Amino acid sequence: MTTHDNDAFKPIATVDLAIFSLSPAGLSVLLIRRAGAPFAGDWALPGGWIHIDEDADLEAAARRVLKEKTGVETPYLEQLQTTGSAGRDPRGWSISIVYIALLSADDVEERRDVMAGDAEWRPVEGDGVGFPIAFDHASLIKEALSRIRNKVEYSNLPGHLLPARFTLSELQSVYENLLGRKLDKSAFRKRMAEADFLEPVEGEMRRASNRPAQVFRLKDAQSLVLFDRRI
Amino acid sequence: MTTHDNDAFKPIATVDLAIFSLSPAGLSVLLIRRAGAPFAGDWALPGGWIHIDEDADLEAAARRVLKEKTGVETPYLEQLQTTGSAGRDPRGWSISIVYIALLSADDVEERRDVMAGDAEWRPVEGDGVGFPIAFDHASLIKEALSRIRNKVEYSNLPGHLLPARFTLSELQSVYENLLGRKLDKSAFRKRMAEADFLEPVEGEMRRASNRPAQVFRLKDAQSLVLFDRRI
DNA sequence: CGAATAGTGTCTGTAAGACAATATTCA
DNA sequence: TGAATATTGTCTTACAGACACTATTCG
Repeated sequence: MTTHDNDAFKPIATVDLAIFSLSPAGLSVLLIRRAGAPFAGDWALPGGWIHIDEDADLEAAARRVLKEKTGVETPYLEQLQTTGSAGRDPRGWSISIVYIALLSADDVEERRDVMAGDAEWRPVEGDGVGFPIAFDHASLIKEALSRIRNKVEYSNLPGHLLPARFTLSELQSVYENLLGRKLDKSAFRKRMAEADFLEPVEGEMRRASNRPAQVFRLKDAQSLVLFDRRI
Repeated sequence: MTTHDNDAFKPIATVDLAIFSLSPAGLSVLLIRRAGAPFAGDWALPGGWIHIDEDADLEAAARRVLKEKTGVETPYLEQLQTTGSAGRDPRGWSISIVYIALLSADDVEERRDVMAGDAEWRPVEGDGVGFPIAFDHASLIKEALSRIRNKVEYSNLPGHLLPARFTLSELQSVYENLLGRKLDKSAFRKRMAEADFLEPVEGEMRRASNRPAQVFRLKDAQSLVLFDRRI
């Protein structure tokens, strides 16, 4: 064995989460105010050390952090990327495995009281949140947004941000919000139909001063469905 | 600080590489025969500990491993995913950051004598190599192949496996080989033209008992170009 | 009825895919 | 000239995008 087998030569390893939800202001990301050094008082992505005595694997570690901060147990969860370098954490050579989580509007609403006191939703503005962030987390947020916006083009990702039940018009609004452009109603509905990830909630309609709208739900609330073509 | 700041609680962290090239038998992956425990004598992906005193960041670590095993310094290199769990390495909770590297046929040819003695190219068969592999590396190879085959559908990835200079027919053959289906010549050329990642080598033609073919090269030998649509 | 939104239908230009024709070399 | 492959062109059909029409409710 080399000297690198010695613990003193191991890098630090953390799991960090970019947790998104829809707020009235649009897409928002969950940030934590750091209590201790380094970057005390600054905002950062929620995350934590890997607990080798407790976490079975990386995804379990991510789920643990998510549960601690939001109370949510079954979100959409996806590994984004891993960064690691000598300089990104003043405490030493550090690795961060970054996950993206999408919370449904229901999750956000129901767990509002469970959410950690040091956590707050911050609306996304362009490539980030518009103010300085601890560590290299600003670039991690930027990467997460890039991945999300790219996937909106060819997946049912926006369906994971809505409440469990929604209408096609509401779904189209989220697509338009995330894409930053208007979509054709007819083409949109055709695409959703052929992607086959929605099922109508029989008999349930959204009523207003107009024709009632069919209510839908995701066939699978955890998995991402990819389209054959761009939307 | 928590107890997890202690080195004894840190997971092991390695960088592993799925290095691919084209051999006469088709796509091949570079494997290393393991000298020591665990899995002594078995084949595994090339990889190694992160050297916190030597590697500036994760990609530098990947490039170091690549250089040690193949002599190649400027390949196509892309982070694939990170796996980590309590059980994947008998020595303890371990993380593997996996990179995909594509070597051009020129690289393979020129560095044949530089290549590490314990390394061998193994042709890909289906989802793997057809024999047992150390650790969870078989599933890592499977994931790498899945990523590669998916990207062939909408990128210039195959261009990174050919020698530096090639004809359109040769490029089409590689696409067909990786996709496992025949492509229309006319449509293929249109797609390559609009993707705009090739430049003709002026005056250089591939000659045989037929009409000579224009020789091309990649405009950028390191970067991946994504298409608007599937090929 | 009028307003508002849900949901479906039609029309047209573009382009993908199949196929064919032409070009250029060597033997 | 014939064989072989490179390169370009044509034609048809499918479908995406734009737009319009119908449906259903409330006030």
